[in-house]
Amino acid sequence: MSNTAQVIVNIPARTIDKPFSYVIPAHLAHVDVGWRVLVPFGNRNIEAFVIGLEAENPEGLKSILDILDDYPWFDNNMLATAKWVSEYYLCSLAEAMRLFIPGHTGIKTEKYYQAPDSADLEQAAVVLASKPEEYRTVLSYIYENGPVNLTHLRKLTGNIDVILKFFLQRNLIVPVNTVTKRGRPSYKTIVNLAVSREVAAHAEQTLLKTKPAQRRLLAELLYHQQLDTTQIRRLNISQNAVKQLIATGLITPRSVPVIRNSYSKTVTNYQNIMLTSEQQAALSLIIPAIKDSHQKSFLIHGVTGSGKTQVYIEAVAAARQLGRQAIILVPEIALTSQIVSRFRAAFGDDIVVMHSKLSVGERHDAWRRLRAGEAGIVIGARSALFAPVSNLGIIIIDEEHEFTYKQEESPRYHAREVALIRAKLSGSIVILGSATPAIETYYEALTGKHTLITMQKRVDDAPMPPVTVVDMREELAKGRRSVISEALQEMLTQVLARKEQAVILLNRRGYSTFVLCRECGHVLKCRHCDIALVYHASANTLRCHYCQERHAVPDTCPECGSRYIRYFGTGTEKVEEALATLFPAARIVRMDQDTTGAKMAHDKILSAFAAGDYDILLGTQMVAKGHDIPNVTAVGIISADTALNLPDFRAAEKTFSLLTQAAGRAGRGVKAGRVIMQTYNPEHYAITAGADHNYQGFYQSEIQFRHQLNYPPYTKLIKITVQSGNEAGVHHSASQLAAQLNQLLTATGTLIIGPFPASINKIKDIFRVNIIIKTHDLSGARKCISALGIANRKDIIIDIDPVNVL
DNA sequence: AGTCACCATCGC
DNA sequence: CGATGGTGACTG
Repeated sequence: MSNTAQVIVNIPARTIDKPFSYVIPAHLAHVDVGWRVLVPFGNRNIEAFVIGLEAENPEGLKSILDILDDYPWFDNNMLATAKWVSEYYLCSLAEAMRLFIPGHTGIKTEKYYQAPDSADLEQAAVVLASKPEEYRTVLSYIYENGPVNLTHLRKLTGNIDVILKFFLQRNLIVPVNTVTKRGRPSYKTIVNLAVSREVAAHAEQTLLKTKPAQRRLLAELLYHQQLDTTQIRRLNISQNAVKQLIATGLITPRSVPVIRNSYSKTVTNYQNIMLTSEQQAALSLIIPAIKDSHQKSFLIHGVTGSGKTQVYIEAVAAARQLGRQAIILVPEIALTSQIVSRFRAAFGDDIVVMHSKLSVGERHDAWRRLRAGEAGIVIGARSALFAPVSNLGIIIIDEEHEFTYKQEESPRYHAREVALIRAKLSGSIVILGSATPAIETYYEALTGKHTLITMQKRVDDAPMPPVTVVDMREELAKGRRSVISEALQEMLTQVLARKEQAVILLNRRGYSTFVLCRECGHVLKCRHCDIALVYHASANTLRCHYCQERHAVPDTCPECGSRYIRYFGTGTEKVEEALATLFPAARIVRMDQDTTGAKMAHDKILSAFAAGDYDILLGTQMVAKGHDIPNVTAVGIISADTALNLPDFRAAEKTFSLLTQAAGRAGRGVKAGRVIMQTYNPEHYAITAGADHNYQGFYQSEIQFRHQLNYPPYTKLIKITVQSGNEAGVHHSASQLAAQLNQLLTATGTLIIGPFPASINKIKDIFRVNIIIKTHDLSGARKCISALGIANRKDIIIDIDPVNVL
């Protein structure tokens, strides 16, 4: 009989990355691997996850205090997935297991203060005599109001921490720790008959003649079986009548959990849509694989408008018919409401939607619906990958090339990689979909890791919009200095005349991107970050886009005092102004981080634009994603090379994918579309291939470049960042670390690059220095890092498979 | 993470 | 001298 449990305490500190043993008390004998429990740890109570059982019972162990659910939270494949994440990404098992808990922790602990059992009032009076008045206030407040929490006490005085410590030391107050479970279901009371229908019917006829309200309730219950409190109130039956009828023993109350559902029901209208031959071909490969129950992955490379979503829906339907569950990942739920509504139209209440705006309680409800089998499909951002689905059949990752699938805090996992592992452990299939697959993914498809499915035709057979590349150097040579080229102006004039709509993309917000003194060449920089300040005309301030600090606009140069300060570079605000000057009658709406701060602002702008309230939608990359508006016939890209010159080996890939996405917004309806790309690098392959809608061409150039410089997919990368407020210290410990790595990592083909300062050397007063390890032997490099013990150093970040190396 | 013990330092 | 503050070890 096993009476000891090994648990992982839910504390994300690397220094406690090991199991702890606890006695399983007799009344919790059913506790097993995967259960969430409450354990005493140090002198507090902590949530923990059971990962093993043992029969032995060494002396001196503490006992598990309680269980947190009445079912195991983790099943075997969730546990194995967490284990894989912790080993691959070099994080603790607790950090990986937390991914499966909405809000990272399942309990909330709060400290209360109260009078001790035997409060020594005399001593209190003596002690208080020499102390300021606020001490007296705090103590009498605690004594009079019983257990009070810190937030309450803070309102009394500013100096609360010192005062509490003073009283605690003299034993005039004692702390009480409370544990509340987060995401508890809310309950409602329902009543049903407690006796047979015959007895109830008889009672209704005879007994209750003089009690009309109780009689009506009984009659309703004979008809409806059960009623909840709101339904009863609606029938104009009082609480008191219900209570009295319960007292007779004819009916009984029962408490049942309420599922909070922030989505109203949508009608299921799953239509049989005629599939294109490409869609049918894709499904003829995918559906048999779902039935096979072996891990298999597909890459659907489909141009925008080729109908990938319909393939996803059919594949999910096939999985559901087999009783298996589905996880659908989208890059960002706010930008992908269209795919969500398509799925909801097809599957109705079988869907649970996860997004960042859900409260922790709502997330738990969503999880409960999945566990209870009330829903079989979860759709959401990367965290939805950790949904508690026990019979997984399919994982879909839409727009798989998006960098939002990489978590930029520990554990720094990539949803694509974790999905492949979870699928392998559960015998599911994975579908990766994109118009511009990540270079690594496409390479893996060509080399057989994924089955490649290509969809080249748009559903309505519409052609891809023709793209004109405008060389801005020639514009300047012609003497035209505007940010809007002649060709773009002409296209917009035509679009406006035809009452059609245009989308303008510029991936930079603000008015001017830097401010320079023409006398001494000084560029205004943020005090806390090594970055130029951006001028925002709307608020007439200079802003740092990294620490959000606002600075007043100076009249004179802070360096030399000259009044010759000028604004350079172009952001969305300046383009908005230029457009308004060129087209005074046009209705223009700007969409960027500054105009979408409010909740749902993003959706509002897009739907107003879709409804025809505006002629031109202008904004940052968010205008390039996830919408499909038939009247948009023109797309203008102000500066196609914004990202191209960044010192990142993925700069070309980022550029190509953004251009392709933006271009894909034009001509989605019956009207033909046009695209104009303005650039200073018209001959760069990312631009030429983007203009030709030529993924293959781009891939060939890019893979060659990766091969020559030995970048992924030909090697694996690890990025090690050393950070600290002390500039000299960072450089010192980084070079020390690099020297150690050079000594240990001697495998051929392993290269240590750096240390070199991060491209933004300082952010929020923290200096960062990077070391990149390029290797064919990832697990060897990982072992070496573990051996050095740097994985749990606070000033070091280790990023396996980083998505940016800046 | 959060707690506590330990030691160095500070102010009267 | 005790009060304060920073560091490091430890949690079963």
